[in-house]
Amino acid sequence: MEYKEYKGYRIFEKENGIIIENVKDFNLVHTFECGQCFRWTRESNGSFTGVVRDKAVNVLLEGENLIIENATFNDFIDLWYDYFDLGRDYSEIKRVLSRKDEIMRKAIDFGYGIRILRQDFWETLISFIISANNRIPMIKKTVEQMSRKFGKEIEFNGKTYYTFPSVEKLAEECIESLQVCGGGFRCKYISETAKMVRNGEIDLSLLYVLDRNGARKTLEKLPGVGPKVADCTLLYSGIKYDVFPTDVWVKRVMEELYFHRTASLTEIQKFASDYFSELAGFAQQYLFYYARENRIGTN
DNA sequence: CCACAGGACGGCT
DNA sequence: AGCCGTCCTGTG
Repeated sequence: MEYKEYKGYRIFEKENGIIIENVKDFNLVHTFECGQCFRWTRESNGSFTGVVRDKAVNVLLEGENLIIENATFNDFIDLWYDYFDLGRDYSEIKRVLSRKDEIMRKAIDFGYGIRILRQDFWETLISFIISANNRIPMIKKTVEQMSRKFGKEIEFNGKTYYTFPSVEKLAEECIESLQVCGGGFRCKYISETAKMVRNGEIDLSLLYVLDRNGARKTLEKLPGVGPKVADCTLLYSGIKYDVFPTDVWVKRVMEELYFHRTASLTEIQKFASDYFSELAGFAQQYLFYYARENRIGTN
């Protein structure tokens, strides 16, 4: 059968989709339900449907074959290769982290198929501003409603989907108009952040130049962006991998399993930086998924 | 009806 | 610098 190649992957083009062979270290549930993204929904056959940039797609994993419906070989090069972080050797990351301790071994054993998605910066930023003091089902709902109201309509498999709204669109909307999406007190942050980004009041190119702490401080200039939101945005849009986003679950798992006592956020940050160093972001992801799914530290 | 779950922010020390 | 009350919404 005819196939094309890109960076070591064989890609088969089929009717309205592509198949990528030999995708290792990947599990759709682990990846889509580990708290890093909000726009993928699980279908009854185990596949996931979601909107990325201006495309709605369905993704299915059959063994090591990744099947993307509504994608072409060019889309793979432009988007999907980076989005699914397919250039990274997660086996090696897991090997290194597993050598650290028994806790990491357990967490990795539990979430072995997590890949950190390289998501759109703007969507990630706004999604995690919405995530502040909020729960995942509510975050999903708000992001969905904002897309429906302010995004562009797109079609896939006879259904209508909506792209995530642009900077300009969110900047021109009044707070009252944003409020109907269920963002609550976060809507004024969304509005002000959108205006600051639109007006170029923040130099986003700095994020790629500065180190972790510098990038974090830069993002924290935006309203609604504190340490946790900044770290999540940097990690899930693939800008920095040595951050360690510390929410209540990560705090709980660190206190319960590493510190065996209460620990401050700064203390946890320092530990993660020293102990996991450049792999902190990956360690955090395995720990978060392990802690939340198993409700570690809640009793 | 109330208690609770979630981070950022601003005022206080 | 660290502590704490407040912000909004849905669920048990």
